[in-house]
Amino acid sequence: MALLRGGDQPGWGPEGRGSIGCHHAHGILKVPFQIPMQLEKVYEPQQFEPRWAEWWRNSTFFQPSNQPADARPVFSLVIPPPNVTGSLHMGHMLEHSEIDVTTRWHRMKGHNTLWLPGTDHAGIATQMVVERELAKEGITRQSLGREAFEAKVWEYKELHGGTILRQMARIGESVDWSRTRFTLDEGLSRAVRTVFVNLYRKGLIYRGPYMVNWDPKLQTALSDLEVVHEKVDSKLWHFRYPVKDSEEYVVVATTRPETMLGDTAVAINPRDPRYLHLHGKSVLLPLMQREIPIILDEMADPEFGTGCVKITPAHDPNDFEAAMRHNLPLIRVIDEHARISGEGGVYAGLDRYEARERVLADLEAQGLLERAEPYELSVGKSQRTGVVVEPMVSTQWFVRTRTLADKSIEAVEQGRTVFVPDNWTKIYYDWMRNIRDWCISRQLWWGHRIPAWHCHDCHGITVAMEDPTRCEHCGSVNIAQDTDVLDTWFSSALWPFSTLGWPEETEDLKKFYPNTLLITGFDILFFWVARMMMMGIECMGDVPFRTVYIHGLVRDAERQKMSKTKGNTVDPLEIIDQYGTDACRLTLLLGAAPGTDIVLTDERLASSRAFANKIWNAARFLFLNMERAGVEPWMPEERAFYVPHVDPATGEAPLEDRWIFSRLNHYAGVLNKAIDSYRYHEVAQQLWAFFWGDFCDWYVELKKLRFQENSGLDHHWKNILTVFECSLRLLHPVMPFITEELWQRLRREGDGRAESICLTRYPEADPSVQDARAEAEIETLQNLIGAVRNLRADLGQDPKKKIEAVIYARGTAARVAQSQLEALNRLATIDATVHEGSAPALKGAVKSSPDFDILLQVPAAELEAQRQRVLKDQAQLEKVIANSQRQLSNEAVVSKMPAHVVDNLRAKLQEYEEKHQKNQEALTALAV
RNA sequence: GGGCGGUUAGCUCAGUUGGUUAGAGCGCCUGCCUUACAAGCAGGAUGUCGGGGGUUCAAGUCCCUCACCGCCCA
Repeated sequence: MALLRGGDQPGWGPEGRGSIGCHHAHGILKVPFQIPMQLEKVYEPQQFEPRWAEWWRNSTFFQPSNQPADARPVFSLVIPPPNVTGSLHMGHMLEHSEIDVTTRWHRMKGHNTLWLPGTDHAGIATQMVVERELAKEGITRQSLGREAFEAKVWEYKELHGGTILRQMARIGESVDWSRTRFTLDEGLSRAVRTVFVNLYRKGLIYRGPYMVNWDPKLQTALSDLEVVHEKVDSKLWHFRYPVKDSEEYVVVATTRPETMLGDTAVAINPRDPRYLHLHGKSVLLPLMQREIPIILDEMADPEFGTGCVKITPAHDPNDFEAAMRHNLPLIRVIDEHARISGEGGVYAGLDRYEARERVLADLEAQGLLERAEPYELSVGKSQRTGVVVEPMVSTQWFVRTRTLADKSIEAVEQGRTVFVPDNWTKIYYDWMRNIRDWCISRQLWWGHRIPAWHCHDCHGITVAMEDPTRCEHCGSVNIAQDTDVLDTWFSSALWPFSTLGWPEETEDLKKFYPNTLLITGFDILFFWVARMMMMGIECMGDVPFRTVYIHGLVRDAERQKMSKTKGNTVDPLEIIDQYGTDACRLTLLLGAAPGTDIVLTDERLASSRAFANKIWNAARFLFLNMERAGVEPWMPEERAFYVPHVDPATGEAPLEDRWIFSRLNHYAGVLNKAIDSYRYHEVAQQLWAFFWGDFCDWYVELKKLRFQENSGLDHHWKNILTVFECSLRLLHPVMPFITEELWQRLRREGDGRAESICLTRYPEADPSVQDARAEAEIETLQNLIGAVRNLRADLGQDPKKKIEAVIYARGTAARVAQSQLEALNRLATIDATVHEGSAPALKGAVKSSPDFDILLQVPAAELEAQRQRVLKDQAQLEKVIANSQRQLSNEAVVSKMPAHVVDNLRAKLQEYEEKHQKNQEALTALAV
C-alpha cells in the first residue's frame, strides 16, 4: 500500500474510500489496514477492535525504558498474576480496566510507564485441574509417579496456559508483553530459592512439628488463610469422666466427641472454686481406659460449658498450646485420611464422623453421656476442596512472621505505603498484629520444590542455593531432597521484584522498584498484599509499592457475588462480543466508586454501548460535514491545552468556541484529578457529561449553523476538530478502541503526531483557557432555549411547528438573545423578536425570569397547564424564601456564618424574590 | 464472640471539609423517525436521605441509639 501525501488523499471525493492513517514511524510499524473516512451508520466495535488489539500487541508502544539516562518520572505496576490455567472473568475485567485506565493515563502524561503481565502457577488449583483431567482417563497422579505427573502439568500448562494472556491481548490491555513472567520461570524459581535459603540462614524459616490445618482430601497441610470458617448448627455434648479413686466424675463439654479418644488431660481453671479439690487427681478416660491428669490452666473458661475442658493436644490448636505448657503427651488418633488411627483402640479405621456416632453411642450405653445441647459452631473448611479441615500436628516448614510483620506495620505507619480506600489500613494492621507463623510447605507435586536435603545418616538438613551432593553436617552422600513444594503465595510474595530480575541487580529493578501502584481485590489482601509487604521489605529493603488501591467485587443483576458454583458468572468475552470492549469497560468503571461493589446488568451495558454509539455518530457527523466543506483530515499540533482560533473577520473567537474550550479545560482538570485519585466512576461519569451533555447536545448543535459548503479548513473547523481530537484523547484511557479508530482517521502522514493515540499527550487544564464570560453567556442561551422548550411542551405545542415569540431581555440575556438569535430560533424552534428592557404588561403564554420574559403566540385555550406549573413553582419559592429570610434576619446567626456563605445566601434570597415577582407577573399574563 | 461497611427516586448508585430548591444512569409518562445518532431528540413525574434522639443558625453529611442487610476475623 503506497503512502499518500496530504494533498492527494483519496477519501474526499464521492468514492470516499481512502487509506488515511497509514504511515511508517521510525520504520517500526504502520497501521496495517485501510481506514475509510466514512463511518458505518451503526457502531460495530467487533469490526475494528481485534485489528487494533493486534496492532498494539505487536507494537512497542507499551514498553518503557530502563535506561538510567531516561529522566522521565516512572510509573510501574505489576499485574496480580492470574492462575495460569484460568480464563478471564469479570473480576479480572474490572481490575484490568482500572489498571489500564491508570497506565494509559500515565503513559499519556509522558511518564515512563510499565505494566508488567504474567501468570501464577497456582499450585493447588492447577494440580487439582490436571488430576481431574487424568481421572477421566482413570489415571491417578500416584500411578503416574511424580516426574511423569509434573510433566503432565507442564504439558497442560503449555496447552491452556496462554488463554488468559491471549484474552488480555484481545481486549487491548496496555501491558509490556516483552516482560511477561510466570512464577515457575527459571528466573523466578531462582528468586524463590534465594529467598528460601536467605531466610533459612537468618532463622526466619524453620521446620518442625506443629499444629497445622490438614486437608484430608488433598493430603496436604494448608496455611490458616486457606481455611474458611463456616457457621453450622451442631451440638455441644457433655461427657462424664469418672475421677479415679472417687465416686465423683467431672463433666466436660465438646463439639467433637471423636477426639476424646486422644485426650491426655482435663483442665480446670485455677480460680474456679468448684473444682479446685480435684487438682492433682486424675480421671479414667472412658472407652480408652487411660488414666489422664486433671490440670490447672487458664484456658478452662468457668463461664463456658461446665468449666472443665478435655484436652486433645494432637487435634486442637488450643489444646496443643496447653499441652506444650504442661508437657502433656500427644496422641494422634486421627490420620491423614481423617480416619481413626491405630491409637484409637476399637475405633481404629473408622471415618471421623462414623467414629463420632460410635463414641456417642458407646458413652450413652455406659451412662456417661450427660446431655447434648444445640450449639452453633464454626467449622474450618479447605478453601479449595471444601472438605472439613482436620487440625493436626505435623512436621512442616514455617516462616517466622513476627519481625517481618512488625516492619510491614511500621512501613505503613510511616506512610511509605498507602492504602486506598483508607479503611483497609486498619484491616491490614489488625491482621499483621495478630499474625501467626506461615506454614509454607505443601504435600503437592506442582510448585517450587523446597531446597532442603535430609540426611539419612545424621538426620541433619542441608539448605543450599546449589543442589548439594553431601550432607553439610556429616558429609554423608546419603541425602534426599525434601518432597514438599512451597505454598503458591510464597512465590507470589516476591512478584514485585522477582519479575524485575532479582536477585540480579538489573536495570529494571533499579528503575521500577518499588512499584508505584498495586491495584487488587480485598480477597487477597492477606494472602498476597501483606506477604509482598513482608518479603519486599525483607529482601529489597523497601516496600514493594507506594500505593495499594483496593477495588470492589463484581456482582450480578441480583447483587449476588459471581461464582462458578452458583453458575451466575458472566464471560467477559461474550459480553464484549455483544457490546464491545469499550462499553464493557465503561460499564464497570461507571460502577467502580472506591469502596463499593459493581453491579453488572444488561441495561447498564446497553447504556454504555449507547454512549460509544454517540461518540461514533458524532464522528460520523463531523466526517460527513468535513466532506461537504472540503476539509481534509486535520488535528492540532500536540499541546497541553488549547485556546480557540479566532474569526479573522472579527479578531475574536465565536462564542460557542470560547465556551467549549473553557468547558474542555474544566473537564481536563476534573479528569486528571479523578484518575489520579482512583475515582474511576467519576472519570467515566465526567467523560459522559462532557461529551454527551456539552459537546453533542450543545456545541455540535450550535456549530451546525456555522457549517458551509466548501468553506475549507476555517477557524470553525479548526476549533471543532481541536475539541473533538482532545475529547478522543480524554476518552482514550477509558475507551481505547473507539478512540484509536476515530483518531486514526484524523491523522495524516507527516502531521508530526504520534503513531497511535495511546502515545499522545493527555490534555491538561490551564487557567488561561477558562472563560467565565463565555460560560455565563452560553448558560443564559441554554436558559432561554430551555424556557421556550419547557413552555411549549406545557402548552402542548407540536415541537416541529415554528412559533412566533416576543422576548424582552435584560443584561447578559439581552446581549445573548440578540447576538445568538439564529441559534435561539433554531434550537427553540421559534421565530423571535427581541426587545431590550423590561416587558410591558403581557397577556398570553408567558414564561418569565429575572433576566427575560418570553411570550409565545399560541391560542389562549392552551394556557391552563402553564398556569398550574407556575403556581406550583410559587409555592416552592415561598417556602425557600421564608427559610432564607428566617436565617438572615437573625443577627446572631449571621455573625457566626462565614462571609461567603452569607453573601451566597443573600444573593440567593434576592434571586428567589425576583423569580417570585416575575412569576406573579406571568400569572397575570396567563389569566386571559 | 470481635471488628468493618451499608441503608438516599421503581432499580443500581453518586453526593468532596456540615452551607443553593439532594443528583446521575436505567426504568416510567408525554410528544417527536427534526437527514450524526430511535443505541436518538425534546419535555415531565417520582425522595419525611432506614427508625428514634442529640449537637448546630444550618445535618443526607457530625454524635448517640435501635433495626435490618452484607463482609472480614476468631
